[in-house]
Amino acid sequence: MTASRPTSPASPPTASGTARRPSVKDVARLAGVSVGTVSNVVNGRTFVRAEARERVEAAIAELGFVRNATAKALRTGVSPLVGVAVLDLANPFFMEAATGMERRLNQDGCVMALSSTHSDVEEEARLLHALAGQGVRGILLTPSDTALTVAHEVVGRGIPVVLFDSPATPPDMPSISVDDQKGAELALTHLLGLGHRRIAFLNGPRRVRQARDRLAGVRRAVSLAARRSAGGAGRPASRRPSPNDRVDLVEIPLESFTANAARDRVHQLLLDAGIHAGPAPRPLPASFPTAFFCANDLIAFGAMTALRDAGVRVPTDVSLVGFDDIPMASEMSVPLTTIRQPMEELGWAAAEALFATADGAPVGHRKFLPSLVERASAAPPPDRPDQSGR
Amino acid sequence: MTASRPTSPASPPTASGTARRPSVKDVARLAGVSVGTVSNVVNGRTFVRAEARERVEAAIAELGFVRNATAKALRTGVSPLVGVAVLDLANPFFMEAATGMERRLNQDGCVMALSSTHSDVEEEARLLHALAGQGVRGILLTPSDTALTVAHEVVGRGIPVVLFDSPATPPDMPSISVDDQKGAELALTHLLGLGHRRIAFLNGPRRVRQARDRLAGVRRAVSLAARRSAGGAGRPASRRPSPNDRVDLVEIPLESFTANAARDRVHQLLLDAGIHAGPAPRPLPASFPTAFFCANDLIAFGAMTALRDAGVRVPTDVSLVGFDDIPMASEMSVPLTTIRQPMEELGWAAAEALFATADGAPVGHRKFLPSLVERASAAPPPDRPDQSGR
DNA sequence: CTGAAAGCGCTTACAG
DNA sequence: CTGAAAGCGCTTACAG
Repeated sequence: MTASRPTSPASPPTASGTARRPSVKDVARLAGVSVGTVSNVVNGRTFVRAEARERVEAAIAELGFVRNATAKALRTGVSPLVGVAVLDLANPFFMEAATGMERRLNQDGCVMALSSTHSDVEEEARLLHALAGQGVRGILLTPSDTALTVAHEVVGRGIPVVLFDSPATPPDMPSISVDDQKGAELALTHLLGLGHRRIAFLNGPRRVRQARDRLAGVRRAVSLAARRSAGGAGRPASRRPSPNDRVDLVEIPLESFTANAARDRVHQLLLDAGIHAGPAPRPLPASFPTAFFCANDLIAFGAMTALRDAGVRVPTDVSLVGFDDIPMASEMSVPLTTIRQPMEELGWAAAEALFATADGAPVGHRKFLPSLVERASAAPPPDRPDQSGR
Repeated sequence: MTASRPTSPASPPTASGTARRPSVKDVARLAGVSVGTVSNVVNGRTFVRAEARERVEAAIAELGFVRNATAKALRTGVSPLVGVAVLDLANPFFMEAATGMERRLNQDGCVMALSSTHSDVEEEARLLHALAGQGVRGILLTPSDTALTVAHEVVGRGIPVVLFDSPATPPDMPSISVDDQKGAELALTHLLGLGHRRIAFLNGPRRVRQARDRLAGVRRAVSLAARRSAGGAGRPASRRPSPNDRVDLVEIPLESFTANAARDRVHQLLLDAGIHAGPAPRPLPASFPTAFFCANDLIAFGAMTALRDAGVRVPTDVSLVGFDDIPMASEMSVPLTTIRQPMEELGWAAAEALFATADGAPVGHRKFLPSLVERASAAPPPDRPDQSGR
């Protein structure tokens, strides 16, 4: 009365003609052991007798058995799936980061389910719910929503969420970010060190946090430089203020972090300075900035284009510094000096934080330091005022 | 003797302090119905009595019940997870395509698990095995391996695979590709129509299929044009061969489809033609190509950079046509005329093919037609030979 | 060291 | 129209 190979009335539909995938039961039968032993072998339990293990391994090989991850997930309550929700799949920054996340996730046998929120709060909510319904082991999220409402809800359901590219420090979610202020400070200090004193900051829109933080960094570098020169090695009181010490900084916020916005704006700037398009080099007025710090590489790209359209040489006439170090930065017509965000490392760290939190580590908030990468687009300023008299 | 709320000896570990996620059982109890009825409501079965349905819905709302997708997958044998394996996450082409895939997948309630093979056959194999072990509903694969060995194995296991950006036509896998030959033909026909007769084809390495196909298309357009002019409206036999009809085509294969490779090569070409770097426009020798067709947009970008570095104007002195229409194409210093691959549509179609195949539709191989998008980088050729005598 | 059994959370014929 | 029960493929105390 043993129901060997029972035809279950509730057996799930199988693709017609496709052989059913072998299960532990099949392996157990072939190896002449119980399913528990098969499971123990599959999970590398050391106490299995060598002889039994061998028979099981042979059976596994013969049947081509592969453990059903879904069943394992249901039984153990942990899924290998990790959801990753970024703002935009087409953005190099996120894709570099995703590469890092994937590497770390794979190391722990997890699989990355990458999707995009398109910077939309509604879409973010839908995606978060869908992922939670999937029973993912965790979610790596670049939030569009500063309120983090749905994210908190998900965490409340027991699914860890780590905030990526966000400086938020909620008590229940680790976060990974880079110090935008320090990055901007680095860029400006570099330009100042090169001798630039008339600098324009081509920023993104103020409503985005990165733009605000980078502006703060720019200002900080300028005031730091002023203080340093005021309190220099000589006798501070007697030191006559040199024209070289006064920094002329202007912020120019664009409507978006794009090449087009930057190109149009710089084109206009050039027109205002009396420089019209044309490839022949012509002298820039002394009042024109000798350097542009750009809030990201795309902006730098647009600026470079506009400058070159007008016959302005980079870096001979004007220096340029970007932010991000996307792959294109080194491929621009003049390789871009920029502030590097360690994108892959950031991604790796986010995945790391997920595992750590799941293991009960306290919720941490890591802030990475960006670094300067010097290429060809920034050089000492031209000696414009003296250029005719020399 | 009813074992109400049994403390299973084998209950899975739950995160400490976290409330267990409500299950159908909890909902059933609260609503005073059986779990089967809960399931029927959740699945929108129409035969459920209105009164029962309402009670169930109320209970679902009260408990915040979300169906466990893992259990559903185990029971029904179908997972909502669809694996997507592309060559490179940082490549705009794949990311645009992924956007299309995601949209179509989401429409059927599937979630995309995107990863990269880094164009490596070994990695592809590992990834395919991992995805299969996950019990994915299907896989969208851009193959690095022309043998398709692991892919066939996966299909043999009952997991449908669709080939993306591959013209292969195996009997067991649908494929989606774009007609590279036609695309190249389109580009060349455009250039020819504009009046260009001295054209350089900046190709990628011949070992990649796309490069070979695009070369074939370029050649086809040229021979078609020759035939057409030979057999024109007039008396073919009496027609004197006009210098305008002879097409001077040269293929220049690069080592990679990158901007850097293109820039270096074009820089060298310019040097060979006696043109040295410098922003001042100078006459190009008559032998210099009046147009470059580039095997992808990145190559066009590099070529544009090198040309502009030498003071060569685009399109006044030299025309440029690209291939792909990546987002950057329209942001270049002179917006690029290019051959558009319908990237999102391709991705959508791949997902579509997966569902169709799973529904038993015959394995199809769709080939998309690329299209010309005219922007600013291509114009009629300059009248170089006459330019001094005019 | 190993087998038998329970149970993860669902869905689905089947009986009523 | 609904309930009771089986079973998807695993893992894991428990008994031996």
